[in-house]
Amino acid sequence: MLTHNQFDQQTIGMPASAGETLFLEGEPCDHVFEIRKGVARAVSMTHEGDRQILAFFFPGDSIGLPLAQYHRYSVEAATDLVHIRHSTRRWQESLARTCQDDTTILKSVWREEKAFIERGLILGRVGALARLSAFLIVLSRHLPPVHGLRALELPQTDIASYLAASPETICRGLKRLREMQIIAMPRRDRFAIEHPARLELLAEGIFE
Amino acid sequence: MLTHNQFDQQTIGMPASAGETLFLEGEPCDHVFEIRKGVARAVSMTHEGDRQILAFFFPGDSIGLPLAQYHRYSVEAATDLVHIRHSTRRWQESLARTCQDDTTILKSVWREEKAFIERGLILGRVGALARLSAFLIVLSRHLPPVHGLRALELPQTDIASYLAASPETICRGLKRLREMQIIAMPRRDRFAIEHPARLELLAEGIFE
DNA sequence: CGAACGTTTGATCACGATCAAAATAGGTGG
DNA sequence: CCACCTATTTTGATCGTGATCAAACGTTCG
Repeated sequence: MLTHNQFDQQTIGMPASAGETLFLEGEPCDHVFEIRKGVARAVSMTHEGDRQILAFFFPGDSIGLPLAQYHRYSVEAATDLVHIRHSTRRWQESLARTCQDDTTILKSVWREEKAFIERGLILGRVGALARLSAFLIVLSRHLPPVHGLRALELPQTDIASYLAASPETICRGLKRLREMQIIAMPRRDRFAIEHPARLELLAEGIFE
Repeated sequence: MLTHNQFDQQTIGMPASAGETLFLEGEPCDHVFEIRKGVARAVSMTHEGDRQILAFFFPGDSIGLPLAQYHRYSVEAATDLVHIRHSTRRWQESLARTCQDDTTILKSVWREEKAFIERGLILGRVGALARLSAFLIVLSRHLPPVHGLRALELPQTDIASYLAASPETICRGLKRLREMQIIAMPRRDRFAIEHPARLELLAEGIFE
């Protein structure tokens, strides 16, 4: 939400275009990446080459926290984005300086952790429509509306990978939600939640 | 793995019996819980009363880290267990003291985070048998073998909740793995991985 | 011993993966 | 600006898997 914390140097945000890799699983954690604009995705590959999207990160989130020596997942730009790199050393100094009274840094740790928990919670739901609904609710909390519409810049293939569903299922699910008048999608990459209450119900697996 | 770190006071571990609650979602984070023996589970309830197990925690893991002001999930004993409570204040002091040179504390943060990521990774797999296989592999890394056997003290209902599957499916999956000679279960609550390589393949969704 | 819970097995059926193909959008160069 | 190419989305059809219901079996309690 807020991008103003003690990391906030007058650094110019670095741009990255969709698909670009910010860092790779296994690389040393020498930078913390703070998202300023756009969406990033954490991905993990199994040995067999299967790709899974573990989490999405939004403006204000910090990724690649030096909790271990090496990054445990890769991060790529899911959309065009702007980010800032902080050196790990500075991050740890901040941590030492502030963690006694101020909990800002710990919050950024929490935000990262929450992103992963959130996926588990969503994947735990039964029914593809319930998962998709839950995802849209989470998305809407991260993406501020412009003119009542929210940007849905993520390709449906990414959503599918995140939700452990096939792209076809995502497409059909969105169609269904439109037909039910629960969401509106005037353009492919814009959506609005018309009926939040019913969306919540669907996310709980209740069709009425 | 190691239970010896700077938290290691000469405290006597506190016992808790299966099903007991260590702390509840929403309570203030005034203690960090370190598991010494047994297995704990993090659970989350939706408003509708649906229960999901978000993660299991094993000896050496610390839970309830004060990353936010209030606990974001509840923790219960999944089996009988022994744990130690550390006051949050002490934990934060340790953090401040050690995080510049030593990374022990950050590792405990990482372990908690990893537990949640792990569930996402497992749930992302296609096929109930793949998820179950992946889960058993993870379990085997946490539970040391005694006489070649590992304790499977978790009720299958818990495994089902963790894997977002029905108890029947878990039961059938275990049966199938036994029939394939991939695992052995001489008793209901003991198992051994007879054929690790094939289990890995199954976890990848490969049936040969 | 009986009650309560967890596990096992069977049968049915809806959901979602998969394959295949058309339609739409996006991007590039002529 | 249009033609072309590629990637993404959409739609249709089939089929296997796993949820669900129901009931028997085993275990662990009081």
